[in-house]
Amino acid sequence: MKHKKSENFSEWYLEVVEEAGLAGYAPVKGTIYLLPYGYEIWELIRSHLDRRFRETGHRNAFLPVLIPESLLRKEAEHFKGFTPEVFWVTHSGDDPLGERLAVRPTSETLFYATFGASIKSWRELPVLVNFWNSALRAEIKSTKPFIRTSEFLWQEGHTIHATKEEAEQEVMRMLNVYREVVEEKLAIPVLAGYKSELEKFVGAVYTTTLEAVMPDGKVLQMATSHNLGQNFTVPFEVRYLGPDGQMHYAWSTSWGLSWRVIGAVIMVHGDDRGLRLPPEIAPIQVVVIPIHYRDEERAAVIEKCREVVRRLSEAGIRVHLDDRTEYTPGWKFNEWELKGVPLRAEIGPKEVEGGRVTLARRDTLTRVTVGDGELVDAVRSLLAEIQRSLYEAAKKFLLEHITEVRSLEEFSRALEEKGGFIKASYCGSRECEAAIKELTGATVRVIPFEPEPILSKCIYCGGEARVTAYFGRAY
RNA sequence: GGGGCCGUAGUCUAGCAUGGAGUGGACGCCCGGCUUGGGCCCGGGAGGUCGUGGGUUCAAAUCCCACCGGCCCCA
Repeated sequence: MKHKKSENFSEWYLEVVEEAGLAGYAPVKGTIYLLPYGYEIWELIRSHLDRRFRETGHRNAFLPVLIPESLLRKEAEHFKGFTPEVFWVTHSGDDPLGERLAVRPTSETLFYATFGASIKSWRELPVLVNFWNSALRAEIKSTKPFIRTSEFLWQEGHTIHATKEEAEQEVMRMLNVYREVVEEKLAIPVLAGYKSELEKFVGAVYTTTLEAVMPDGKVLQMATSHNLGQNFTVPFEVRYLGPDGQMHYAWSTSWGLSWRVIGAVIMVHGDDRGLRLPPEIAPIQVVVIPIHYRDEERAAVIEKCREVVRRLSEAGIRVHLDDRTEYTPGWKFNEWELKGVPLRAEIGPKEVEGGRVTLARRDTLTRVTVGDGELVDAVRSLLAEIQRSLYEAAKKFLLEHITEVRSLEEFSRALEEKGGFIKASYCGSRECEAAIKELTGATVRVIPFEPEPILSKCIYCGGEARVTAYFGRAY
């Protein structure tokens, strides 16, 4: 690693992405390709989410990537919001198309035109579906791998319900699923709440969000869950015949989480040696490094390494033996630390003779020695401890980066000096929110679900404050 | 939205001001040897549309224009 996290955060981030073997730039502006190691992290995140999606009654399905313009136009606000960043397909071969086709920026419209269109009866509700796919939104300026790319991997959940109440419960249920995965698996603590009118999803009645603070003081949206009310079901005529014999418009939600969270993991947990992966999403949880000076030691060392791999593997731990002979152990230590592997097992003549294994923690860079008999238990508890300590450190950082202010001056100073979340009260108007953004670059990130006490008059207009919100400069 | 910087071997970089033969360094890669408990060492070797296109010129990596791509700062 050439760059230090504390000195040049942006360069450091790009270096980790590249050197840890996660991703690289693809030829088209703002697009990246994922290497297997990076993709495996995504697959682990995906499996954690999939399990919870299934537990909450959702099933995975597929939608195509092309959306006719007329369909995208059906919900006016939605179209207006997305059209500046839509990629359009205008030709098939050399022939111009009669109607241009949008490369999906999100799939709401297609979903209602397909899954929604067939609904006849209240007995078919709710429809609970999730799509793992990629979406495209043209990013003209300031792209960053994972954090902001023109094409990104994500999942988008779409649901249709008979009643408003059911839809509202769904929105919260899925936000909680995200919260569980982000905090417990990615080890990133978040603030949860509503988006402001200005920041909500275009076409939503309201948006709920999870927001995290990054080490450079910027804040990052981790996942969102939207209550779409009847904003889509009315223009798309998603109606059902109820038990009362009447036709009713249905209610709907959508929710999504993208590979941007991988960017957050890199930023939040990484250090000057590279990546530090929470064990729950580490493709390799334990890497085994054989060490031997003389040829006659080699066989016994390798044999013990294989035995360790076998035992850990049988215990369900993701383990890898690095038996490459072209690199020295020291070289390998650096390599796997860069790649963020949580635990390293060092096995040499000393370990063979003493009937033990040396384990090195990636998070604290400390070593412990455990007897062969306690290996599996020790690895299990160390992995759990690493998972916990990464979360605790991030939690501490989050709490230290929430600043309560009572005036615009304090607001600007806190933002400048510390960054993170600035907790402030304002009148709740779009005008003041936009003015604060214009003046400071900070936007409303979260309005807590449980309203918090009003701290002052509106920090911008001085009028009666109605909302206490968490502001921040966002990625 | 506004401004700035950059693109030379797989990677980083010197060369560009003041045009003159792809001229140099580091890492990586390949071969041989020596090594292995924190990025070992020695010897040899391969690797180039100088981002793309156009212009100026006897001559362009170098000057000019456009485009593509990357980075940073401000709002």
